[in-house]
Amino acid sequence: MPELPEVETTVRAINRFENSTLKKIIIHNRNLRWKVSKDLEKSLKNKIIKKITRRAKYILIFFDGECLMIHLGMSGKLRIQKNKDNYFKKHDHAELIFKNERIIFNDARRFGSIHLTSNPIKHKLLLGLGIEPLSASFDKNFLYDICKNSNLSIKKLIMDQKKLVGVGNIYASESLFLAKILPIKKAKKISLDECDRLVKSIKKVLRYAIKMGGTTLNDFYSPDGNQGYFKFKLNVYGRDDKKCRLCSAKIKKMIIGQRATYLCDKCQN
DNA sequence: CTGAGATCCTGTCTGC
DNA sequence: TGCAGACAGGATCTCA
Repeated sequence: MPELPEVETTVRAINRFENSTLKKIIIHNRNLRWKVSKDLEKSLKNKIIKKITRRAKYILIFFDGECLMIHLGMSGKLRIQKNKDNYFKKHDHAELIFKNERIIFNDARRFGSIHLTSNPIKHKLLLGLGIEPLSASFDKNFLYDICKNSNLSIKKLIMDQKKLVGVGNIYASESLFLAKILPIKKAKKISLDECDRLVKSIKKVLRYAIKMGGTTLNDFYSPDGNQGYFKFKLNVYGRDDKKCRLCSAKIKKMIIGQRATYLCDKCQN
């Protein structure tokens, strides 16, 4: 679920809370991917949200001198709920409570995480992150540079968050299909021209997915309750044995690095 | 240094 | 219908 478009969709749905005062934060379960820090509740009580933004797949909620970092992991999501609607869902682990509404963090698999930091730029989880795919500096020359000495398959390379952030399993398959490149191709064999196509495809797929509100496969919902409609635009992901939308050949499924990978071996080479 | 594989956890789907 | 097993969007850690 949460790759860059889903995180971006989440951020856009909650950024109306900028300038709102967080009355309090309640943690119901501290056992997420990492233990949630004990002084989080105290530090953020009655503080005003200055800015809500995103770095890679991290949601950053800035207060004066503090920043709340949220990673959605595999199954995490936020939802906005009116305070008067006082219901609880299974796997609701944290609540950010405002005057009339609350933002709730729900994560069945608990691969997500919540951190408090004074400076996210220097946080160890953000320090080693790679380039933002939608930034202007992510271009064919940049991609070619990180490809030319790498023994990884091109699919593993574009999913490596230390090199390039935000691209997960779904958008990796989709971008490679659009760029007509086989996912198993060695990164070092990728030409400059292929890098050009791949950069353009990654940007196109991510932008389009953001426009559609992300991809809802099992249970991703935007905090405002909307589904992500990019699932109807998928060309290869989850479409094994179905017809390629371009050439009608059968879409294939293979495993690369223990992750399901989908491709059309007629269109991609 | 690089890269492969195991691992954290729960829910859902498939096949017997 | 029950149940075992496979599998799922991520990213870190260990080890070769």
